[in-house]
Amino acid sequence: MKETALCPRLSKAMELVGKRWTALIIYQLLEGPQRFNAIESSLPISGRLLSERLKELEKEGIVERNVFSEVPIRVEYSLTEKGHSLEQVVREIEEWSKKWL
Amino acid sequence: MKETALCPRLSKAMELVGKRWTALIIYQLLEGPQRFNAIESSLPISGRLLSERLKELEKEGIVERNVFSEVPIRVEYSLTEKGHSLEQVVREIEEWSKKWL
DNA sequence: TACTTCAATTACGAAAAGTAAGTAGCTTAC
DNA sequence: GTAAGCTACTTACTTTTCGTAATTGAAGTA
Repeated sequence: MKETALCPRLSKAMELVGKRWTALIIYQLLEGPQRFNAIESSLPISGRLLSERLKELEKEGIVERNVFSEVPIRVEYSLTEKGHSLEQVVREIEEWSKKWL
Repeated sequence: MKETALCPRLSKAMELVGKRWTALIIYQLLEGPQRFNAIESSLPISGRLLSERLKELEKEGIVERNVFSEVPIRVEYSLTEKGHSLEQVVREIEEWSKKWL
């Protein structure tokens, strides 16, 4: 990949928000903590990729993973403060889609 | 791909804005009409993909293509009204990146 | 004719995404 | 006690997209 004069923070933000499924996963989690299967059902994403994305988002400090040792096991994902801070971004996209699509 | 209960407009918007390079191309064009080489130089994107993305954005009515038959040829790309309406989205991402990255 | 510039386009290997089947841990059913 | 079910992944494999580099085409210039 070539060099760029682009602001690296913006660039990084675009990589995150722009990565496939990321924004939609955050959009789902804005409704509150949700478990793996719930997210998987709410989006046309495969378990394989959802697992991958959640790990990335956890690593970025955007999503938190909580395991409840019930039967059967329950794993809930929720937004951290950093994750919630993306609400405005997602809402703007939502607004735009209502006006223009 | 599976079925989804997701709003199709939001879904479409995410596909657009979320597609790699799309938001960054729009970000560049917010500064005014620019020619192919200028966009290519401002981003770490290859000509192959830039060409592909610009065609998609033109098809979506977000970007306009203007050819000037000068020597050498000049092709300028600019945002349509629909394209400009994405400014808020891009600015929100920019703001977020400043605060959190 | 050979050479230059710009805006693409093509060819091809590499990376990411999509699909589907399998795994692991624990419980209830038979 | 083993078979079946539930949940949350994981693995194996195919298809699509991306990245790099070389090439094309049009139009003028040396």
